[in-house]
Amino acid sequence: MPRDGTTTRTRILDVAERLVIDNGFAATSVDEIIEASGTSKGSFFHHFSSKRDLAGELVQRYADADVAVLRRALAEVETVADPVERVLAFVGFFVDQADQLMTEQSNCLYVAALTERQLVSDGATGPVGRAVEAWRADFASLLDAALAARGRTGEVDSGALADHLFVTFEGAFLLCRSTGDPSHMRAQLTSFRALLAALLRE
Amino acid sequence: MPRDGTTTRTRILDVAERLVIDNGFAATSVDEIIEASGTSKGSFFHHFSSKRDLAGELVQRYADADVAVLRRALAEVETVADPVERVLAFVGFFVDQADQLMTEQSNCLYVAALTERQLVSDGATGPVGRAVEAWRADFASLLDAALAARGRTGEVDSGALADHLFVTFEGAFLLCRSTGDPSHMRAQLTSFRALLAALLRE
DNA sequence: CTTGTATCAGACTGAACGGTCTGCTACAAC
DNA sequence: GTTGTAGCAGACCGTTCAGTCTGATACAAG
Repeated sequence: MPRDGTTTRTRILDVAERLVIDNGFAATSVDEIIEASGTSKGSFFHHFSSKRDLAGELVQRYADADVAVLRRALAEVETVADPVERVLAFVGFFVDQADQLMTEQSNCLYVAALTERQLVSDGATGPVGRAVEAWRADFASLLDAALAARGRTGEVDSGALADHLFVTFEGAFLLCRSTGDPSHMRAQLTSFRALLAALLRE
Repeated sequence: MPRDGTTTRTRILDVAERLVIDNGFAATSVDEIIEASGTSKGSFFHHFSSKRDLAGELVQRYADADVAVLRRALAEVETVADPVERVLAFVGFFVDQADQLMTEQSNCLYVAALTERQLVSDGATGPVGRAVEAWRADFASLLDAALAARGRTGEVDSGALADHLFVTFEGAFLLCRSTGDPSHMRAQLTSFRALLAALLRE
């Protein structure tokens, strides 16, 4: 049975995730992943049928972790009574974690997955799309509750506004890369919260 | 002298831009570019010393065009008297062009340039960074004027708020890709304008 | 102890890639 | 007309890559 099976497998996934996030998918060779994870060709292709297969699992795992963060944030703000403040606390949750996030990863795997579409397994944008929809659905209902509490239901497109959190994350990743300054992540999330505060409190 | 020189060169650049935007830089082979532009290896390497060289010129040209759009937008809203309305008209300029933009390109070249860093010529993120700074500088001064007109100078980080337009563009490109729906570009720019309106008019 | 199987190692292969080289073609200068 | 050169064509080359294959190793079951 497993000598070191699951460990090797996850080590490959971890190393590959880091490399793909840093350099892109096509620019990351299997040999590179093997060397960085201290394993071999035989081991790699024992665990993954192809490079595309690895990419698919990578995206799936990343999207799952992403949705898990969403759930954690929702649980965190559940206790905030006022719906408007709950929305702001929800975004604030990510503001607080922004700096740590940027020390852990220099970019989002989604960016590579969406840019190098044909390189990841065919339906690999599927998990991304589903994650986006999960964020939209949950955040939009927070926003709807806040708008309803102020008697302003229907005044704004809560779906688009909810998507704007994803947009802020992805855009901020690219902004950080273009300037080399990871502090932009926190700054952009803070701006978004300030904008939301103005909209919901006006 | 030139038989068809400048035409062939720009045709290669045009075709390469489209392919790189669609599929990424590493996934676009020189052979592919040659075939799609109806030219040959000899011609390609006569005009560009390497694939990286092409990438560098591609990014430079794209960034120049990007800054040109900024200048056009600024000129367009110059006549708007009220500083707050001028800011909203500035963003509105892009809202109006969003749908057309998405028919012309399915993504932003910046995304590929920033993701596949090592593949484009060494300083290729330079032009991107300079373009970002140009947008920030010009848009931030519009924002500062609007804040000053309402006697609220210093209340918000106008630099970060200005960067948020870039963030919205790039994030919306990825959102469109993840859902396959190009209408998100317009929706996100519209949301950003609505948020700015709430902030500046409150 | 033997057998079966999951795991891993690494030499090898065929294809694709970026880039080179030789030479052709059209035009300009004289 | 001759010569020089920018522009272009495409065969060719060395390397790198994803993926295969043969076999070793360790452990579980009987």
